[in-house]
Amino acid sequence: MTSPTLDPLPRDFYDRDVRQVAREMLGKLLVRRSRDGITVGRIVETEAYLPEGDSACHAVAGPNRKTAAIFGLPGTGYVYVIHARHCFNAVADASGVGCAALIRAVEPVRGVALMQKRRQRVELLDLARGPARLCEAFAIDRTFNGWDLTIGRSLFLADDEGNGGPNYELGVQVSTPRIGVTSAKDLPLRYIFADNQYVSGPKHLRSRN
DNA sequence: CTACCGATTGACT
DNA sequence: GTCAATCGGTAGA
Repeated sequence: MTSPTLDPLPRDFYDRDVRQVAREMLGKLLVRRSRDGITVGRIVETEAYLPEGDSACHAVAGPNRKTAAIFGLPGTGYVYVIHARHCFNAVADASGVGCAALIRAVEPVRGVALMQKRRQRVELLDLARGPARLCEAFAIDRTFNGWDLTIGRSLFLADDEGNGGPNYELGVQVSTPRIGVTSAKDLPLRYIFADNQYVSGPKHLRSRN
C-alpha cells in the first residue's frame, strides 16, 4: 500500500475569513518533519481570532516585535508564548489587520513514539490535547514564528487523502466559546469535532449541547 | 538589570 | 471542580 502524499495546503486555503479557515482546518493533517523523524496529527480543535472587534486577538496591539507574524501573508505561522509554553497559529485572510487560527488539539496519527519522547509522557491522550502540548509533541517553537506553511518544509498542513479525501467526516462539527480568553469570551469562535476524545477543554465544552 | 504578563498545564481536593 | 507553578519574551529603568 502506498504512503499517502503529504502536500502542503496552498495559500488560497488560508486567504479567506479566519472563521472559515479555522472551521475547515478541522480534519486536516498537521505535519512536522524534523531530524528526529516525522510526526502527523489530525486537527480536531481550532479557534479563530478576528481582525476586527475581537479584543482577545493579539493583533489589537498593532504590529510590533511580538505580533509581526500575525500581519504576514495568509499561510504564515504565528507562534506565541503563554505561561512559558508555545502555541501555534496559522495566519488567515490577507485583507484584514491581522487574524489567525489557533490549533488547540490534534489526534496523533503518525510518529507517536517521537511525540512520547518529546512530551515525556506515554498516554496517547496527553500527547497533543491542548495548544502547548501539541507544540511540545511536534517540536514547534519560535523558529516557526513567521514560517511559510505553504512550501511544505518542516511544518505545514495537508489534506487527509488517506482517509477518504478532503471531506472525510470525523464527526459533527460544533462551535463554542474560546478556552482561556479573558476578553470577548462569549464569541463562538472555537471549532471542534463533538465528542472527539482528543479535544481539550472542560467536558461540557466537548460535545454538542 | 528587574518587573510583569499570560489564547496553559498538571497536580490536587 | 480548584489553583499555583511555569519561564520565554518584552518593556521599562
